[in-house]
Amino acid sequence: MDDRIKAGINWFEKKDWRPFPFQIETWENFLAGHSGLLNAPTGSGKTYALWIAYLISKINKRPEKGLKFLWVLPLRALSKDIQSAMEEATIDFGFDWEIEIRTGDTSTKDRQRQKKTPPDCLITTPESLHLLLSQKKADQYFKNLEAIVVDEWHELLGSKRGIQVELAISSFKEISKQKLKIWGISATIGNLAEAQRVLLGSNEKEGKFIRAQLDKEIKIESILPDEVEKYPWAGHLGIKLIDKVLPIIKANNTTLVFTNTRSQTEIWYQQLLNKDPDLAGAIAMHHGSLNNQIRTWVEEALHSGQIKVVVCTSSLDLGVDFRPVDTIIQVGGPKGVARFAQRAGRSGHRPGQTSKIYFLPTHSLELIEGAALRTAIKEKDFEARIPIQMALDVLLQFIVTLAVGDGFEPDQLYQQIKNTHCYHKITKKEWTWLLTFLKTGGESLSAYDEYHKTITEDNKIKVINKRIAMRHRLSIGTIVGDQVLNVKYVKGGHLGTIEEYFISKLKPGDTFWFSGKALDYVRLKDMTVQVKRSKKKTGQIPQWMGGRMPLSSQLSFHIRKKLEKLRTKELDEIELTKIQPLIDRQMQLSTVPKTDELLIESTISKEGFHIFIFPFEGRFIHEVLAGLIAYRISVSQPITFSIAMNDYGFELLTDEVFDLEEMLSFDLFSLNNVKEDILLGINETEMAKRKFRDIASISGLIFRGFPGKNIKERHIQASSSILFDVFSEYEPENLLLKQAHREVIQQQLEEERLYKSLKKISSQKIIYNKTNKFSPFAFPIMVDRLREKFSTESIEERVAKMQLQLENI
DNA sequence: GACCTGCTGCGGTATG
Repeated sequence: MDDRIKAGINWFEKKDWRPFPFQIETWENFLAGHSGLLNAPTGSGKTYALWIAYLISKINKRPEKGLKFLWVLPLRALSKDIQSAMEEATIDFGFDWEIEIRTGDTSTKDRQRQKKTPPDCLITTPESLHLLLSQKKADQYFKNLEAIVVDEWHELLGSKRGIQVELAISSFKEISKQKLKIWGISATIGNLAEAQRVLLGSNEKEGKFIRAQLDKEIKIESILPDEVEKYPWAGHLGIKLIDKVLPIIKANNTTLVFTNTRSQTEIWYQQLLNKDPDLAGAIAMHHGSLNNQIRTWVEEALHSGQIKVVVCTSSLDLGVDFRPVDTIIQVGGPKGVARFAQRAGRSGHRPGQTSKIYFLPTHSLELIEGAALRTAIKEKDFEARIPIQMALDVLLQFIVTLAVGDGFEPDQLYQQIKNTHCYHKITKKEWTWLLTFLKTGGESLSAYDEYHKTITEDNKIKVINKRIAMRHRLSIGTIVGDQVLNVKYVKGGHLGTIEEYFISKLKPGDTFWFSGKALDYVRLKDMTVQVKRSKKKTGQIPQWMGGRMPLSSQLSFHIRKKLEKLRTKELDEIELTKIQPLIDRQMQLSTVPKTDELLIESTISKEGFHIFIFPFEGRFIHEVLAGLIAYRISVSQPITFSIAMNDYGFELLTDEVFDLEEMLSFDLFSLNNVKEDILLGINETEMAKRKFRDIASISGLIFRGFPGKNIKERHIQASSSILFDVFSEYEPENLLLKQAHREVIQQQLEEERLYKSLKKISSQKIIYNKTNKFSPFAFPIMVDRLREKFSTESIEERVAKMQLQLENI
C-alpha cells in the first residue's frame, strides 16, 4: 500500500475513527491525478475525504506559494465548519498552511490582505469566485491552483449559480499551469452521471465516480388522524394534528419541524407554544425572512442543546450540516422524494444510524403521499436536477467579469466556453452577437452610452470605463431577489423582512405576528415597517409570495401506484387502510382511475358547470393543460372558463352547461398543434416578461442600484418591461428576449414533462363521471379556486401599480 | 361540511 494512503488511514485511526472505503478510494484516485464526483451523505466525513486526499498528496513535497486549493460552497454559513475541519487535519499533518474564507462577510481589510498574499486554501461561494475573477491579474492569483472542490454540487446544479461554477472552472483550466483536479461532492440525485459531466466539462477525460456505500435506513411514520372521516379533505396547515406532535417532541431531545411555507412556520411555532407553554425558551423558528442574527443564534442554540425544537422551512435544509438532531417532522407533502430524504437524513446523522422522520398529512388525501414517499425512497427514485442550457444572461455577465479584469481574447474565450456543458451548443454567430451587444448595445440600444461597455485593445476585449466596471462588480451574481420591507422596532432592532403586499393590507395600529412576536404596526418609513411589541393575543400572520413547488413526477408516479392499490383494496400500509373510507366515498360518487385511465368528473352547482380532470401530474403541468383544454373547447364554442388546479388535477368552471361528452370526442388532448394551442391558451407573453426581468438584471441591462440604496422595484420592473417591449417590437431576434421565451417553455411549462404527460394522457382511456356532489378528489381543487377569488382585490392593486409605473416612466 | 399558503441562496461603491 502506498505510504501516503497509510498516512491517511493513520490519521483517522488516531481519532478512533476508521476511514470508510470510499475515503480510501477517493485518496487513490486523487493521488492518481483524477477528477471526479463523490456521492456521499452528510455526516460521512466527506470533507475529510477530499481534504486529506490533498494533504497526503503533499507529503514530502514543498508546496508552492500562493493559492493552491479552492473549496466552493453554496452557503456561506457552512464555511466556518469546513474551515475548522480542514484546519484540524492540516495541523495534524504538520502543514502550516493558511485556510481562509472569502465571502461577502469577509472584511475589506482581510480582502486586501488576501489579495496581496493569497492563502494556501480559500473557501468561497460561486459569487465571490467571480468577484475574484473580475480583479486585475486574476490569472496570477489562480495560476498555482491545483485542485478545486465543489461541495453540495447538487444544490448548485440546475441553477444559474451552477453555471457560474462551470464558467469559473473553465477559466481555471486555462489559467492554472498544472492539470487541475476538479472534484464535486453531491447528495443522491437522479442524474449523478450527468452531474459529474457538467462539473468536469467536455475537455476533461472521463472522471471517476465514487459512491459512499453508506445506505442508511430511513424510517417513515405517518402521523394519523383518529378518524379520517373527520379530517379535512383539503387544507395545508395540519394544525388539527398538533396534539399528536407534542408527545413526539417530548420523547426526543431535539426535533426539527419542517413546514412548506414561512407563514406556516410562524403558525406552528405559535400554536406549539400555546399548547405547551413549557416549551418557552426551548422552541425557536427559522425561515428565510427572519433576521440573520436570529437565525445564526437558532443554529448555534440547536447545536449546543440549548433548544429542543425548531420549526423551520427549507432554510434549515443545509444549515444543520454539522448539527445532529434526533427527530424530524415533515408537515405537509414535501412534493419531492429527494427533499424528503434529505430532511430525514438530518436525524440519525451518523453512518449506521437509522433516520427517523414523521410525516404529518395536512389533509386526508395527503396520507397517500406518505405511503408513496416510503416506496419512492425504498426504490431510490430520486428527482434529477436538470442543468440549464444556453443561459446567455449568465454568459454576458461572465464576459464582462473577464473584461473588467485584464480582458480576454475573443477566440480563446469562445473555445473555452464551448467546453462547458452549458454552452457547448453555442454557435459562432451567437457568440459574435453577444460581443457586439456588449460593444454597441445591439440594434436597439446603440444610442445609449451606458450600453457601450467594451472596447478592443491589443486584440483583447476590455472594459476601461471605471463606472461600468464598478457597477458590474456590484451586480455579480444570479440571484435576483424581490423587493422586501425591513421590520424594525421603533427604537431599533431588526426582526426580518416582509412583503409590501402584506403590509398594504394593514393600517397603523393593527397587530400582526412575526418572528414569534405580536407586533403593532406603527408606520412605514423609508422601506421600513416600524413596529412596537403588542399586548394583543391575536393578529394576522404575514404571507410571502414565494415560489410554488409542483409535485415531482417521481412522486406523482408513486401516488398513482398507491391509488391502484387502494382501488384493488391491497391495503398493506397503514396510510392506505386509514384513507380507505374516503376512497370508498370517491368510488361511490365517481371512481378511482386505473393507471391507464384519465378520470374526468363534472358537477353542476349554483356556481355553474364544473369540469374536473385528474392527471396527477403536479400543478404546473395542470396549469398548462387547463389553459390548453379551455382554449380547445373555446374554439368550437364561445365559452369562457375560470381555472383552478392543485397537484392532483384541475377544474374548468363555466356558467353554462354544455355537452362535454361531445367535446371529448374531439380529442381535446391530442398532440397535434399542441405547441401553438398552448401558446394561445396561456398568457405566455406575460410569463416571458417576468422571466425577462431576471435576465435583464443578470445580463447587466438593468442596474439594481447601490448597496443600501436599492432602486425601487417599480423602476426595475418598468425598465425591464420597456426593454422587453422594445425588443419584442423592433428586435425580435434579440437573444436575451429569445432566452426569456425559452425559459418559460422549459422551466415554467416544464416542456419535457408536459409532452410526456400529454403523450400518456392521449393514450389513456377517458372515464367520464357526472357526479351530483363534489367528490373527495374534486373538493380540494374547488377550495383553491375560492381562495383565488379572495385575491381579486390584489388584482386591482396590481392594476393600480401598473398605472403608477406608467406615470413614472 | 370540509379551506383561506406558497422555499432557498449571494453580493456590494464612493462620499460626506
